[in-house]
Amino acid sequence: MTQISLTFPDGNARSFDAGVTPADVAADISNSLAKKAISATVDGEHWDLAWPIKTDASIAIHTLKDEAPALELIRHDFAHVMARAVQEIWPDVKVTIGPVTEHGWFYDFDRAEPFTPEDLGQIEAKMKEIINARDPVRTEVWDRERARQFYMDNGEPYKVDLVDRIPEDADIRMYWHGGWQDLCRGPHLQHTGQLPADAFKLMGVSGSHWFGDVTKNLQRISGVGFRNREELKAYMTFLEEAEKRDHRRLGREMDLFHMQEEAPGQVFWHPNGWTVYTTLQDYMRRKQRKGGYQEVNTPQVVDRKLWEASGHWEKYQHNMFIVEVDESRDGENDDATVRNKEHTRINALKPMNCPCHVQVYNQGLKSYRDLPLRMAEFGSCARFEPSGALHGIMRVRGFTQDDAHIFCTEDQIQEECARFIDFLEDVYRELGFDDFEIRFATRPEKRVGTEESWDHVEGALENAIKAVGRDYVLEPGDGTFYGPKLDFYLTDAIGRVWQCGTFQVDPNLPERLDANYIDSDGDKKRPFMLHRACLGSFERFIGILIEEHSGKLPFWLAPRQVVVASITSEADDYVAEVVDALTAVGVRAEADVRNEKINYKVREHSVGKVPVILAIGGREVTERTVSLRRLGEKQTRTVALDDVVKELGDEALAPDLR
RNA sequence: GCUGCUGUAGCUCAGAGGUAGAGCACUCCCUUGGUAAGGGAGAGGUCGAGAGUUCAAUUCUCUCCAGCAGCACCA
Repeated sequence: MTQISLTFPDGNARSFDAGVTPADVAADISNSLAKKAISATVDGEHWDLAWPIKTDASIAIHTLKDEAPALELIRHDFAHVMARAVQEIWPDVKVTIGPVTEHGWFYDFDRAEPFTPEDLGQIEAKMKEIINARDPVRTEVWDRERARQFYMDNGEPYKVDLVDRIPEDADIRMYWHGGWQDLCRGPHLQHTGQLPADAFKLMGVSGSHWFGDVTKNLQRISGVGFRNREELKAYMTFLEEAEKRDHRRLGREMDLFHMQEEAPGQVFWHPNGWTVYTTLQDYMRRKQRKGGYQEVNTPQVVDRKLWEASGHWEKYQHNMFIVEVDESRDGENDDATVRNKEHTRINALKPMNCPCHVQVYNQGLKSYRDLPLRMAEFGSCARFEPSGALHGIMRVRGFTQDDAHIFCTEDQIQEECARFIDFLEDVYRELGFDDFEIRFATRPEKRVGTEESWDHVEGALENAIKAVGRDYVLEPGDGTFYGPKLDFYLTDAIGRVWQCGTFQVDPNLPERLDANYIDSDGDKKRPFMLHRACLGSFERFIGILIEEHSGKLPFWLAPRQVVVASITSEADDYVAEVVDALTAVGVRAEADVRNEKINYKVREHSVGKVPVILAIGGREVTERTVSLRRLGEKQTRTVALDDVVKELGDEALAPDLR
């Protein structure tokens, strides 16, 4: 028998017969390890305890203590056990796929009747039965045709499709526990009893589609699963906390904005929310000015001709708000819904700013000396987003981008890209986001332009990201048909990621809209256009900002910064004086001289997320001080009026002005 | 847009085939109280919209609208 050498994490190596399994190795080390073992990592690959090892390798045996592999395995097998439970209860249900997710798993089923909440309870109970049965898991590698035939015979069309989707060189691994079978590459636990029956919960049913095919509706049951009950409990607590941070809830509680049926996907900003919005906008305007951008403003209602010329009409007309105007209308008696076709002009609310910016660029001749030309707009756009896509103020139909387009030469792209990443990093940091993800989307299959040009432009972006020393995720084939892009992602309260910033290279639109410049050699040339947004849209970014801070916005952004609260009515005059002094240095301060106890006022303004409460009673009046209390802190501080005005005045400055 | 669920007072929710309730918030009165809810009284609803079944619909059925979760989409 051939011997192989296995190296353990501590560096020691031992020799075993070739074909030894990690289960054998664990048993060889100790009885208790053999019992506790759940999987192994062999040469960096997550390995089933039952799979043979045939060559020299490094090995680490995992138990439940090893969080990452343990959770991976548990969730994976929960998915299988759930699918089995479903098929045992409803044998006519077709199974599809059931991957592991961030906190659990889901499994998609094809079943004519909808699953109900009561069904979920029944499934959970059945899952516990299966776990208690401690059915051993068995896997076999099968020949592709045999597996295909097997699923044909068993009436599992989705599995047949899956077999066909498995790459040529990959093994087809069949998996059983009890009498139940699935197709799965593994690895797996050794028996169903290794699953913690008290550490999972089915979270709900939703719809899904088979590999993006909208004609095939499936039902997705998702669950969360952990190593033990405590971890599950901690997760449920996290969910409750996250719900309190939801921007839709805080938007109401803090009186920031509302939305209503008559304007789905559009925001009614209240005074508090609009203060946040305009404060952020003022900040961005200063940053952009310093960054070498010129600000412009362009029309909302634009004739379809421009969208046809830009190419957007063809591709996106169904997602545009169309405004038809009968220009022959002349009298007050005309019914606005009746149109004289001949004289009707079809416009679209602008869904994006770029074509308009090219119109501004195209006014007058441009020289190579004008490039790079950075044109910014807080551009209000409208897109008829599918109803199911709307989500609070994060995904809306009316929004304002902090948009800009940089007209430049191909050679300037890298420098402009690096500049932009610096700009964005600086802004995100000042707004409290050190943590964001960059995704680099490269040339798709269907594209325009030469390979040399793609090589050059992709290279420019890649060099620019590398220059700032940040990690990025490569998304091959996800670029637009005309150029590669970088997208910048932030995370909301429950971990959903949202695209905020973006940077796209576009040689196409200048071509379509005939933008050009006179080069140093006197020839007319075509500029590149770089589309970029830093926050993305004010709506989405403010949504993220609210969730990130749980509503406790940094002082300079907080809509209500200071409440000056009287303790007795004798303090009222002095309260007014304090409010005036703070207002004079740019602090948003308000008086609360209502006939209420200080406890009541402190509670109310704390709930309202006001960062600073200044309480004023008889003592403060005589001493000309204030009693300062910060949100989230229990202790108070007595500060002289002049000092508090200075302190809060400084704090009210935006980070770029300090 | 698709699948499923939801829609009752400003908010969170209860309710039943015979035209509505609680807590908080709101208004007024009493209370001038020292850092997260003092006490009392009052006002407030076309039960998302429309149609149907019924003697009778907020309740049952259908259609539409909006919201929620996921999918699909996201220039």
